[in-house]
Amino acid sequence: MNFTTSEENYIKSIYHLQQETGMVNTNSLAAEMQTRAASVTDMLKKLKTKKLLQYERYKGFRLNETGKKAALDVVRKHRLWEYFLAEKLKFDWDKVHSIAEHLEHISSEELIQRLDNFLGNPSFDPHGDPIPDKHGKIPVINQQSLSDIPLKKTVTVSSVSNQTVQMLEMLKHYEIALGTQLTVLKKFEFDGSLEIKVIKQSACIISEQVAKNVFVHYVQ
Amino acid sequence: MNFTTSEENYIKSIYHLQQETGMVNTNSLAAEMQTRAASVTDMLKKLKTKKLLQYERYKGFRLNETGKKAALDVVRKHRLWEYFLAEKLKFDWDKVHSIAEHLEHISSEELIQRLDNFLGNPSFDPHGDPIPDKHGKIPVINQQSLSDIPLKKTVTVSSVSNQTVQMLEMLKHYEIALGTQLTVLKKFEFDGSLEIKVIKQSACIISEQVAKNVFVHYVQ
DNA sequence: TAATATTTTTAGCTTTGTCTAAATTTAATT
DNA sequence: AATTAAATTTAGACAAAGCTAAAAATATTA
Repeated sequence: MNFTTSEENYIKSIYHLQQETGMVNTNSLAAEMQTRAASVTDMLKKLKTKKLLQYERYKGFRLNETGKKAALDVVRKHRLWEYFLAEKLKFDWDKVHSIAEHLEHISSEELIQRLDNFLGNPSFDPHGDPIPDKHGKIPVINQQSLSDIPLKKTVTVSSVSNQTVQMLEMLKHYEIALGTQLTVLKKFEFDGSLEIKVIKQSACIISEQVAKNVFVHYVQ
Repeated sequence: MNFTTSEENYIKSIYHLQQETGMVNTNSLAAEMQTRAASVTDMLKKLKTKKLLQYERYKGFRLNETGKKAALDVVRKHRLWEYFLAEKLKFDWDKVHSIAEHLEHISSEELIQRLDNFLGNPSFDPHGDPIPDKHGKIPVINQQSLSDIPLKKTVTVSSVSNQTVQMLEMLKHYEIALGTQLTVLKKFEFDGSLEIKVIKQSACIISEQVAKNVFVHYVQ
């Protein structure tokens, strides 16, 4: 089936919200999409008619299987374009998201398949998020929040869960990127901040808030 | 200034029509855009308000300098994306146009500049049409219709003026592409068709209609 | 449980871009 | 020049996607 840009944006946002909460409610979707609750209700009716979600008045909603597949298609397109922008066009990782927001709505199966191949069928986007394949299958990776890693273990940064421009700028400042190797030297009880040592750099301190949003895996 | 997708499509179509005729009229634009004359009139008012064209009721219209620059920006984006699709994603040249129709409306100066650089600042798209630079400057090439070339001269195909899928499929059948070298062996008075010899192929005959739309330059 | 607060929906309006049908203007023809 | 034909514009309607304000349903609290 084919969707409008607006429908796709709603589907995608619902998908992301229900990943965390299971059921989604009108106000949180309105907040996520920077629109009004009334607009959300209108769109929910449309998406229900198209049989993309379970929804009853006043009761909350969630995507059904068809809806989830539609969402994963958009996510796939978004992340492939992000990869293209960062890897081929050399955009900084904090700039790719907003452009990919537009590119993701171009609908051509063949385009996306060719793009995927051209990029070498990548599994993760520039923020470390997994890129679903054309069937909606999502690659998995063993990763933990940096805030849960014991001292002295060497880990590799694999993704970042807060992708605001502010966060990404901050990581750029610390010279932390995907693939960066580091170890945790010390955890300060006072505010939960961590002293870390990034390979080939001098030790530095990051806040608990940053650490919680940086995901890593052990170097094998 | 920023334009909607619809505005950009109108601007682009007006630009192409006025290249040939100077002044454009409502019905021909409606035909070009596959819409109704009334819709064209509505949009003309909008574009006039935005000071993109000269227009007086019942008198025809043409883009002014601002409008032309806006058109060239869209043309530039379209042709760069076409180049990307053909050159990097290996699309057949008869398939790139319809996808580029969507990509051309994504507005990011930086995206297009980086794409341009990534592609090696190409001067011509996969159909041989010139790609304007960011200032709207269009590269020129000395070319003539194949139907005007004298016998026995070796020429190189540089562009195709009819870019319908039908035409492009036909050229694919003849194995004629941009850069193909060929010579005209004979011109048949009866229907104006040409016997040509494509390098490394046996001679064949093409209709006058095809020949008129194939543009070539002499091999230096 | 009754009163209050919050959330969600409905009703009705707005803008963009399209359409049809009718009116108007310009062009062509007798 | 008068009539007919063609081109163009206007008027009014519609769908999509948004909004505000008010109503309705659900949750919370005294």
